[in-house]
Amino acid sequence: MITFKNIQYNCSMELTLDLIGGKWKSLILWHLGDNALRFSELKKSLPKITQKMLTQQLRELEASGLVNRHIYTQIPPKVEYSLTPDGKSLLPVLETLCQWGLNYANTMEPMDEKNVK
Amino acid sequence: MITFKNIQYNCSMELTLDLIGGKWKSLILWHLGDNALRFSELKKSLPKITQKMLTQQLRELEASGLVNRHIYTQIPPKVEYSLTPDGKSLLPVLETLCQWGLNYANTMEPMDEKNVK
DNA sequence: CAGTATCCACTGTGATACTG
DNA sequence: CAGTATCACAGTGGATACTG
Repeated sequence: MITFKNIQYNCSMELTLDLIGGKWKSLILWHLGDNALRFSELKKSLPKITQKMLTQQLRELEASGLVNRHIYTQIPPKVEYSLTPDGKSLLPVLETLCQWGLNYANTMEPMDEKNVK
Repeated sequence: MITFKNIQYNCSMELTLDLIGGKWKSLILWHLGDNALRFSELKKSLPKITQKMLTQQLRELEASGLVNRHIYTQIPPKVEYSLTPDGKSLLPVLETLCQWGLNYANTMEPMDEKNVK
């Protein structure tokens, strides 16, 4: 049993899922990777997310200390998002996860050479 | 771009999330670990899941080939769930993920010795 | 450009009751 | 014991309009 921010978790997996679970968070972290991206660039790399969801998820990741938000005070506005050290520490795991999925898909439904990018 | 089961994914992370994303799947896989568990045992280890959700998620994991369902034909019924080799191949990644969450929580909110289990 | 606000529709999740 | 069926609700998603 673990307590974090006054929430009780039965195992650390639950805690982890609260941080990076859900439909978008890990995807956002993954796409940020080592670069800083503007809101619009991030939006473009996640074609199916809505503006509302992207904003909301970024705020939550920021609150968890996994993402930095850097505002350039200019007109038109420019905001860049990047991973904090804590966020970056997650990249290797996400990489492995990604690789696992790719492997899995290939085992189940081997792709022709020509379809592989 | 990846195509799997006629669904198009922009990156393999999306594919992975379709397989093990959502509120319960990775938690179920994690709790199964190396053992075979009966439905009721699994339910007990995931106190907050409803029977409906557990059944539903297990069916989906089974369809993905990550979980085996073994039925003992007897009365009262006994059904055991276990990880397939593909499912087991995910365990090391889940372990790392778990560890990451634990580490994160400890950095943010160091626990007293006495509270650590 | 990078948001916020509002309204509405849809789906996932949950509570409860029932069954072979 | 291991489910299925039904109903209700919250979170998510989409469209649109507006703003510093």
